[in-house]
Amino acid sequence: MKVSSQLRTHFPDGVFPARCPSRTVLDHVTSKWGVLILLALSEGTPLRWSELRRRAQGVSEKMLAQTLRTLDQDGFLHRDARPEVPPHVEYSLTPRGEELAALLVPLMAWIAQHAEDILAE
Amino acid sequence: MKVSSQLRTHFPDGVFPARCPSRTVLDHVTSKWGVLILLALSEGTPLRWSELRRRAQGVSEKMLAQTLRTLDQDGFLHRDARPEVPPHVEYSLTPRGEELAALLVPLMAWIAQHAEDILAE
DNA sequence: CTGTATCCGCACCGATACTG
DNA sequence: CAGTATCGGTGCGGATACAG
Repeated sequence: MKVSSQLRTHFPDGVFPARCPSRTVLDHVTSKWGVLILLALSEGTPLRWSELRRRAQGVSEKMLAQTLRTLDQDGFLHRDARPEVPPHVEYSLTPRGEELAALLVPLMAWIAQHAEDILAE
Repeated sequence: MKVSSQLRTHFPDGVFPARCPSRTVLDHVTSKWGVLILLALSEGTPLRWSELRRRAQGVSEKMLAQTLRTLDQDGFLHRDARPEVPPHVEYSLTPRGEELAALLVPLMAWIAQHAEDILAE
C-alpha cells in the first residue's frame, strides 16, 4: 500500500486547492516558529514565555507572541496564567496539540539525523 | 516512553540552535511550496512541471522553480529531462525524498482530517 | 513545454521602546 | 516576568515578458 493513499481520502486527485482549510492549518503548523514551539512543548512539560524564547533560539518577542496566539486559536496549546506578581504564565499542549506534535517529532528527528549529509552535497 | 525522546539524541536540552543544519533543512522542507511538492510526488508517479503547477494550486513559476531547485540540491528529488522537442521533463522523489515524504504524509493526512474543526473554533 | 530574467509591492519580521 | 506598540527594511513572492 502506497503511503500516499492516506491523502487520497481528502485529495482524491492529488490536487491541493489554493484556498482550503488544510492549507491554512498547514501554514500555521509549518510556520518558521510554529514547528519549533510545538516541538519544544512535545515533551509534556509546561514551559514559560522566557523558556520558550530560550528554546526557539532567534525568535523575537513579536513573533513568539504571534505564533503562540495562532497556535492557541487553533487549539494546539493552552495558556495558563497564574494571578501572581510578577506574572507567571505557562504554555502546554492540548490533547489535539499532542496528536500533532507526535507527527512532528519523527519528522524533526529524521531531519536532525540527516541534515549534515544533506547540506554537505 | 515520551515521543519527544527521539529528539533528545540531537537536542539533549530541548534547545534548537539558531544556525544549525537542521534549521536550514527544516525551512526547506516546511517551506510553503516544498511540502506540497513533496506530497504531490509522494505517490511515486513522476510528474511534469505543468502537472506540478496544477497540483500545488497557486504556486507561481518563479516559486516552483526556486522550490524545485532547493529540493533538488538537498537530494530529495530527481530531475529527468528527455532530449526532445518540445521538452519533456519529469520530477520524481529520490530514496531520500521518499523517506522524508513518508513522514510528511501522515502529518498532512491528520491536518486534512481536522482542519475544518480547527478553524471552526 | 519548460523554464529564466526582471521589476517591484507589500507583508513579514526584527529591533526598539514602553507598560502592567 | 510577560507581554504590547510602533517603525522601518528587506526579502519573499507575484506578475510579466521573454527564451531555448
